[in-house]
Amino acid sequence: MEERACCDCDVIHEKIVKAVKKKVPPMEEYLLVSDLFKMFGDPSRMRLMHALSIHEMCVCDLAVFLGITKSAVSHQLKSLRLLNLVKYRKEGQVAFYSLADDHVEAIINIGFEHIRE
Amino acid sequence: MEERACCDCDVIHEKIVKAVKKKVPPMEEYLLVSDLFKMFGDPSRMRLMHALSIHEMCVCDLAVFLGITKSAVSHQLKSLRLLNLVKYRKEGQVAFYSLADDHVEAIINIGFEHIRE
DNA sequence: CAGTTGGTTGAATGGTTGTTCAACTATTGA
DNA sequence: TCAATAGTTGAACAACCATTCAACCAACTG
Repeated sequence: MEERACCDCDVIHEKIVKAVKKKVPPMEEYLLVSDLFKMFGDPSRMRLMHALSIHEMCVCDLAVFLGITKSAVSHQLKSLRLLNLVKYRKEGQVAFYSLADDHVEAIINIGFEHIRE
Repeated sequence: MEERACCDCDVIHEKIVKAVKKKVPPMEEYLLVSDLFKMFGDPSRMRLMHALSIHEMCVCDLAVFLGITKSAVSHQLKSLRLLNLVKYRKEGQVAFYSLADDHVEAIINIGFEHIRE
């Protein structure tokens, strides 16, 4: 009973646990990666990003396309912008959003591949 | 003002919206894909799956490794099982979990690649 | 300048979700 | 057969989150 940590059971296979612990990156990286995938874990955002992979679009167009308010779209775009998943160019008062890089489309594609077996 | 749908604005670029709508898969697929990515959108589940990509582990080991209760691990494993992301073999009363297929590791890797630029 | 429109922001809210606790099942060993 | 242990399950709860509403900013138009 060398280790108890903060859970209700002992380690059964201590060697495996220690080996895995040694091979694994620090917690912060998991936080970053899970924050990244969180963006893909919402149907609206998925549709939004997939739409942008087809053509750049403005907030109003996205709102109509998604069937939600401009405000909701803007909130989502802000989250996506903070994680560098989308970028935009401004033309007058219209903001044309598009995907930030090819990584985003790659993640979308691997997701669709998986569910289509 | 041909289209109003359920939002607070008109379509500015009707052609683009229509073209995108035509190219896009049905809603159900987005629900499936976002449910898939939702599994990768939590730090504990990410660590869990990453650990399983290194070595098969039982529920107790995972609980100690993650620093949460067996119960929490079991709940997470159930979700992952329902989406065919993990599988397990039983040896006596011990259940050894592992990743269901290479797709899971591929998704994890593309995530880490992205955050490491 | 005044009015209109595209977009953003913050507060509020209803729904989702990760975790724990307690109770339960099933398998092993004495 | 009884006790111990690995794992599962459901209820409960706190934290989180996607959306809306209302108010605001910014840029074009008349």
